[in-house]
Amino acid sequence: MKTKQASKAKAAPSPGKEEEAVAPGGFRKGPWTEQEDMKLAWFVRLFGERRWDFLAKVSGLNRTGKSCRLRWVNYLHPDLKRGRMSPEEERLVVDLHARWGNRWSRIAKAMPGRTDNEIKNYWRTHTRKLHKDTRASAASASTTTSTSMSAASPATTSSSSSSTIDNDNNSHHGHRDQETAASQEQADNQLLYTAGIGMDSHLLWNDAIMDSYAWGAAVPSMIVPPPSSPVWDYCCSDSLWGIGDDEVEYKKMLAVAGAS
DNA sequence: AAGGACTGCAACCGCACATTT
DNA sequence: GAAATGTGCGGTTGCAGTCCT
Repeated sequence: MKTKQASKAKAAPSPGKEEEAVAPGGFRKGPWTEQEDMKLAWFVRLFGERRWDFLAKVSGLNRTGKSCRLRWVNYLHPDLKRGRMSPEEERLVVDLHARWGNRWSRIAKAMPGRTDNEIKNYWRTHTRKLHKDTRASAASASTTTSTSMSAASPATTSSSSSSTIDNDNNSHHGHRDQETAASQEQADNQLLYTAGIGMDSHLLWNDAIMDSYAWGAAVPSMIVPPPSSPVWDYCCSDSLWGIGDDEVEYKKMLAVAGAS
């Protein structure tokens, strides 16, 4: 159908219309700018994907750690695939959802390059479409009978969609039950490795980065993996890793961070 | 051409669990 | 062991782009 790649500009609003939504704590809210993305990417490379509050503070981004983490995980992470899901992926989502319910993070782990948010969004539209279709067909099938039938709630008229949607409730917070952890994890990992990708493969190069240079040292661009997000395209093409004046500023921040 | 409806996605929120102090 | 802090998750919302009338 229609591709929304162009709409990604939402993440980086044009300078003129960039609004300053500020949360009670003084933190910025709303869409991220390209500048913020670059800053965040830089500091994540520096400090790794942890201590998000600290990272948010040190980076000078007027964002919560939570917000930074979300932005990184859902948009900036270099391992992310972008674009529409392939039919295979769509099938996999359906399969895994049938198996695990709304455990989006778990499903995401089985689908390298896709985030829980992405899958969740996909599923939502998927079920919404399904809902609509079944409602439409139910309505057309019952036009000769009563209109009250077609007015019934979709959850009660659609067996397939209701089952999936009911799953939403059944699985509420199910990830916290630690379930049959060991065997399940094993099965999950099997899935991952048959896909040829380890669960935390992205950590490997991240650790490599952290090992390969000390705090405040220049970032060796040769160890930066091929990025997939727009900001990485930008970073590698020119400015971020040869950041010039900004680099001085960042080093200053690092010095402050190191001192504190 | 205009504007309302629809769609897809980024981002926020609240909660619970994990880890650190 | 308790409190504080950090992290991760699922649910939800709001907005921009596209489609349709």
